Order: sequence, then structure tokens, then C-alpha cells
Amino acid sequence: MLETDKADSTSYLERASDAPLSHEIEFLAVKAFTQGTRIANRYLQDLGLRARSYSVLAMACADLDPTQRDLAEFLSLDPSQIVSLVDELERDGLVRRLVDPSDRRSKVVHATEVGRARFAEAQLRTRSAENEALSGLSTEDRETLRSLLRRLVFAAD
Amino acid sequence: MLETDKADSTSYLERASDAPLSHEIEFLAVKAFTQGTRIANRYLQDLGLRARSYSVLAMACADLDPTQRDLAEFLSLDPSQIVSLVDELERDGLVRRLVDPSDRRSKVVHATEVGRARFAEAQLRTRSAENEALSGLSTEDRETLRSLLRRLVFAAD
DNA sequence: TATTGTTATACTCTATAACTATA
DNA sequence: TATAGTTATAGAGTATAACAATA
Repeated sequence: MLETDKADSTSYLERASDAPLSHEIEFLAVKAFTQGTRIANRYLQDLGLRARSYSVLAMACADLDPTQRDLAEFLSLDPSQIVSLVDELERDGLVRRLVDPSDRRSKVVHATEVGRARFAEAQLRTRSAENEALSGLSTEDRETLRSLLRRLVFAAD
Repeated sequence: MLETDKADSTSYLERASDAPLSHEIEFLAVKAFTQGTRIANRYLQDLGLRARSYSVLAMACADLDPTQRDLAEFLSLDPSQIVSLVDELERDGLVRRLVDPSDRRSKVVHATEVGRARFAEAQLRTRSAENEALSGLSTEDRETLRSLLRRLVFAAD
């Protein structure tokens, strides 16, 4: 049989949007933004980056001299995850680890010139990715969403 | 040394909120909602559920007779992931697989009475989890967020 | 020939714990 | 004694490909 045999003419996908789960913010957000990450990864792929490594590179380019511990806390990642991400970026010549002279346990992650250029390219890609992922929302709605998320994450704005 | 040696008095975390990355919707959303998933998993833990299995159980309880294929598409998961999630729920007696008589390739995932009772409990937990995860937003802001996410996911509302 | 569920495999991500060097 | 970075390991999530039963 080529078509559905169900009594109703509407598809499961249409009917499912009324299910209780479809009104839960956590569910909706995870569904929307895991798709968003897929899109971002696709846009970043030929720059040798993924969403994760992009976020570390971005913070290394922000001229705030983060230690690996700072990055772990800010990016909500485990310090051990930062190690492999910085390893990867350093191997590609995009960042360098500089030992903090004031506390020789710490390593500040610093972007190279190549890293800054790569990040500039990558920012254009993530902008395109955001545009694709949020094509269902108007510019105004996107700004509302951005503001709500900033308040959620930074508990101010 | 006990305190920071940096020139500025503000912490890295405060200064980082102005970095370009901190204005990207995808970054903010992933940061907020992976934390949200951690919270939800913690609330669901002693019911033997996680966010993933909860979402499958939720759709099995919605009286829409989804096939595993329907679930895969709606939940944005691979059909093979649905297999193990349904395996787990069926092993715990929360759902049953019923062969669709009209297409014997398909299996409809149907909630048992035990499954429905467990889901009712679980819904209370996810409500608490949402409350904890979104404590930074007012009720009105939460509804705005919900509406924006529904539009994003269902391209209507 | 195409589709549903299934199995298998590899890779990424998440979560802990332990180790070393510095403080 | 505590902290920063590192290594190791196990478990959950992601992404593909192939196969048997059925359409």
C-alpha cells in the first residue's frame, strides 16, 4: 500500500504537535537546537571546525586571556574535554597554550593570527547556520529569543 | 595565592558575557538546555527514566498509535535508537509493541496501564525540572519562549 | 523495488576518578 | 591541603550501513 490506512487524514506528525510533550520547553528546545548544531557543524566542516572547537576558538579570540579552567566553567564543559579541544586547535596552529607566570599551574589559551583569521571565516558560517536554523522566525522574534536566552544563561540582560 | 592577579576586578565569567559567542543563539541555547537535560535526568532518575526514554513514553501515552518510524521522525532520532529505547521501556513493562495488522512490517508502540501511571508521575517531575531550569525567567517570559520554540519546531502556532 | 524494524560499528559527547605539578 | 591540567575509562548519544521480513 502506498498511502496510510489510518482513519484520520492528518499525518502523525501533524497530530503529534498537540501531544503534551510538544508543549514542554525542554523537549522543544533540545529538538530545535540539536538540529541547529547539526546545521552549524555542516557549515563549519570544511574549516576543520565543529560547534565545540568553534566555541573554544571564539573565546580564545575574545582577548580575555582565559585559562583552561575558565573555558571549562564558561562553556559548561569538563576540564578534560577542554584539554582535547585545545590539543586539536593547537595542533592546527589556531591557538597556543601560554603558561601563566603568576600561577604556573594555569595555561592561558591564546589565539594565533591564523586562528583569528579562521575564526573570522567561521563566524560568517555560523551566521549562515543561524539564519538557516531560525528561518521560521522573523528578525524581531529572533531578537526576542536571543534576549530570553541571554537572561536565562547570564541571569541578567 | 588565594585571589586573582588580573588587572580587572571582574571575573572571567562576567567579562565573557560580552564576547561575540555569548550573543549567538545556538551557543546560548545549547548551554541552557544541556543543563536543562541534566536537571530533567536528575528529576527522572528514580523513576527509571531519562529525558530520552521519557519522550518515547510520552508519545506512547498520547493515544496516537505511533509506529517506531513515526517516533523516529517526530523525535528526530534514528530508527535504530528507537529500537533500544522501546526495548528498554518494554522490558520495564511500560509499553508494548503491537504489530500493525494493516502493515505487518510496522509496530505500533502502545503504553500499558503501568506505563501511563509512570508517565503521570514523570510529568510532575519534568514540570519541577522545567521550573528549576527556567527559574531565571518570569511566567510570562516562559510562555513567550514556549511559543517561539513551538513556532520554530512546528513552523506554525 | 522500496520500506520497517533490527543489528552492528565507529565516532562524539558526558561523567568520573585518579595522577602530576604547582600553590 | 587544595587547585590546574592531564590521562584513562565507561556510558550515553550520533551517524551509517547492511540485513530479514513485508509491501
